[in-house]
Amino acid sequence: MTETSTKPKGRVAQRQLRNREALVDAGHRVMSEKGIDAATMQEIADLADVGAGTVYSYFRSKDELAIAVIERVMRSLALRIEAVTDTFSDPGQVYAFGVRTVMEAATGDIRWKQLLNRAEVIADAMFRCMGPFAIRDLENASRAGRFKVTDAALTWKMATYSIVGVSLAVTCGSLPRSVIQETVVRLLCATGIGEADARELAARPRPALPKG
Amino acid sequence: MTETSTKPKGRVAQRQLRNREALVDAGHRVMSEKGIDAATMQEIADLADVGAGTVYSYFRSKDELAIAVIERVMRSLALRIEAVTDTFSDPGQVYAFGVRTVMEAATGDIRWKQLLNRAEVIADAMFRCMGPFAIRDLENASRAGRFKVTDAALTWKMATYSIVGVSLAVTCGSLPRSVIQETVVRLLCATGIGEADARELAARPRPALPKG
DNA sequence: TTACGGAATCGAATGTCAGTCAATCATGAA
DNA sequence: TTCATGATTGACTGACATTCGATTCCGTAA
Repeated sequence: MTETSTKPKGRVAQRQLRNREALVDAGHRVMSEKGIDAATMQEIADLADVGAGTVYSYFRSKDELAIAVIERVMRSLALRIEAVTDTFSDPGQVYAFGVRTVMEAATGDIRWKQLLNRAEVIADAMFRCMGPFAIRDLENASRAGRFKVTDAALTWKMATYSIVGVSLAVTCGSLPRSVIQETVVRLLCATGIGEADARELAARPRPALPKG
Repeated sequence: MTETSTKPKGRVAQRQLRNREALVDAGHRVMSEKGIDAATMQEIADLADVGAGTVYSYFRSKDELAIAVIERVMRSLALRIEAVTDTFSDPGQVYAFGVRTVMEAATGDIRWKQLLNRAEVIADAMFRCMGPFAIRDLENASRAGRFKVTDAALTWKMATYSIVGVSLAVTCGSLPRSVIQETVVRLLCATGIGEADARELAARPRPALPKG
């Protein structure tokens, strides 16, 4: 600590930012490695280089930390999706792309696998973090006459749980990854678009996601 | 123990049946009272009038006991539904009635409320226990040209998670009970029937369920 | 009826954690 | 430099799920 440079903001505030960041980071690493339940607060605190008790001045409970971890994953994915879809013209396609991409991420990235138990936690985080986009898309597409949705929030809530359930089954190996296609079709059907249109929409080629 | 009457079957086998039954019973009572996590094996064992260690000669873990409890609830509900719907002629209506009834039960009976956390457990039990009926109905309705389902198991899996998610939100008070109607409509849309037909099907009057 | 081997049961003991708290330490204002 | 504030620490507590050696109970055979 001989050559600490004076920072524009207070030292405490800086450290708190670092600590919260480090904790979410460590939580993410440990929880996606061994699962939320098997992760211990001790290991997370150690990895974040923080006392075991300190965690509780940032997060009220282990569950709250888990939620923070998951929300970060969701928010980051939502932004990456948004970056691609804001060039789309068909609002229905925006929703289709979003849904599809979330499923690919959830089933493709090993780090999601362990998070996927605790379905309510994941689904709720997905609802909150991606909801603003998804609900907006559902409403846009409905206004455009493409979808027939009366309660976009409800439709999105149902979609999140379905996505989590199917993803869980896929990562467990009880369903093949190929069901993703049909899952998207079903989610589109649920928007009130016809089955044929849903199938067409789900089959469209889609651009790659920017890396994250 | 002076006047034990000799039973037709071995004493041990009889007691084992009683014990398993008593444990699932006690588990049901305690878990639906305070929630699966807050229920302690000690309390359940006490209520079943059995040593704490004995539980583990019937169920490998607390989770396995919880699953047994939930499966019993599901199976019983499935049978009660089946008793009503086998008089229906429209196969689509059978599915609609089933879905609707499960939601009413899940959101209406206080004893479900606490079970509803652990969404994966509930949804999986629902998938297994009611799946044989639901999948059959989906396939019947598809064969009749009413629904357009290619993978009935997948459609049912998605439905179970949606049902659990919405029910959870309703029992938490974050959604009004009135969303049940629209949820049924969406689940019917997901079968590939059109939106208008879905709405009509969901709006039909339905007979009462036999008590359980 | 009595004796015996093994299965079923018991419940105290174990180990693991999440979460607490009294003692320290660092920060920044005066 | 001094000191009050509040952030941090890590040993500790309490709660449980699960285990395991001791004990009881059954069914059988003499």
